[in-house]
Amino acid sequence: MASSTEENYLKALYNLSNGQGEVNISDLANGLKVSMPTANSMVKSLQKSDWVIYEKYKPVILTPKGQKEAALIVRKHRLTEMFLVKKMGFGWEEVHEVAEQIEHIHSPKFFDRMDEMLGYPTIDPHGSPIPDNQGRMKEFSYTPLSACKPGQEVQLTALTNSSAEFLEFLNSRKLSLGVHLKVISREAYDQSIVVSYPDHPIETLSEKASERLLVRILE
Amino acid sequence: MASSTEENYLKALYNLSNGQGEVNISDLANGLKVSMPTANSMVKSLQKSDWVIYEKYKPVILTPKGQKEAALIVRKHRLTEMFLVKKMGFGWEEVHEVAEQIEHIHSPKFFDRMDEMLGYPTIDPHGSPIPDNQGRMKEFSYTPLSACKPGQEVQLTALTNSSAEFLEFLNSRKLSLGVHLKVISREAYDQSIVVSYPDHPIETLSEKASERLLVRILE
DNA sequence: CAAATTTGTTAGATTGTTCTAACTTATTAC
DNA sequence: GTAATAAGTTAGAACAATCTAACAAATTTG
Repeated sequence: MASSTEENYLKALYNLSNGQGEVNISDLANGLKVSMPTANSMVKSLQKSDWVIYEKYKPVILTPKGQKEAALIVRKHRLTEMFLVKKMGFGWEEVHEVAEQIEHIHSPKFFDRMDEMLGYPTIDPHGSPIPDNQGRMKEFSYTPLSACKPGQEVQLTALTNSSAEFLEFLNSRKLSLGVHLKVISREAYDQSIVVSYPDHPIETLSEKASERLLVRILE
Repeated sequence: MASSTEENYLKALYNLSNGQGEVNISDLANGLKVSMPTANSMVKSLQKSDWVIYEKYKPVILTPKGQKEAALIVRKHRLTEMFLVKKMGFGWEEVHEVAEQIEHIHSPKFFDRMDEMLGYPTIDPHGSPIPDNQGRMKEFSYTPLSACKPGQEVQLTALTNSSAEFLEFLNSRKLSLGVHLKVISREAYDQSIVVSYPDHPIETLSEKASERLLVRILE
């Protein structure tokens, strides 16, 4: 069984995996806020337990076993976030830290009951998909708001970044998942986007913000 | 801030404290399933952080700071047990292990919300008192069923032992907190006690079991 | 392509938590 | 009240997870 530390490494590798599923030691070290030698030695030990494939000077790759393990930790994290928001009255900007701790709890029943009480959700409070209990996850292909054209009507569906600061920014603009937005215009000089939505006839969103808002385009 | 390991030592010291509030190293080691040298060295380090008073060859004593810290961990444990039983459909025999893990979560809001959702309970699913958020705990003085006399009517109120095996034994006899029992007789030769309660006109309980059942005597 | 930069590795130390073996102090029993 | 037993301590080692300093490989850049 993986220690909490090992679980954190697996999760980081899972989240940092690109198309090839490869992760650099420096990105891993960075993501976990540890030194490169620390990441390096941990990767060697993960390899011994068959969680990753690793060769000197090559990027790290999760094995199928490692991928599944990581997905199940992500599952526990996202179920927990949903539970905290839907059942315990937390704001979506408050759940990350607690979920980082609760994801390491070993109790299938605890998470199965959350799942059941939530009606088997497929996304977390930030729109990220929740892997199923086999570690499989549906990939969604959403469009960043930054890529939308004036005149388009879209629905806010997910976020690419869920930092507390960004979530509080969205709160202050009354932007939550599900909101219908109409793209009014886009400023050519700074790529900011002007949108309109219920109770907010005109709202300007910076390029930085609009890149992080994922939308589904309506007819 | 205490590590999870330190929190476990504080909790063990709290639970093992007798009237004098003193705990032997060997009892501590035993309770935590570690060797005596391990317990010894940990106690020395707890002393450095002012959680305990300790002198060579003397029993360990929690400082007021240590007592409060320990009580707050016990609070988190017992609130969690109550939450799992009342809100998440766990049986009272299933909650201990999970609560042992969740008690180390650092999130005042998480436990405050449990408390609120439960209506500020004062006892856990096994009848043990829940310390308040200042670490204060009401002491109840219940009578063990083993000390009751034939003819007495009592109400099952708490347990001195909450092992899964004992709880499953109680489940099999349909004995739960709140049940009204009438003491029918007591066998002189083995101190077993015969009781009667709804749907169980005659049930014999061994001395071992009846010592662990705490009751409130009804008029 | 050679120099500069970035990335990755090794060596060695540190901290926390644990152990066993050997020894000492305290307690119990005759 | 000494001898046997129990309880407690010290010393020394091990493992996990971390660090810094120094060095090596790979990549980027002029």
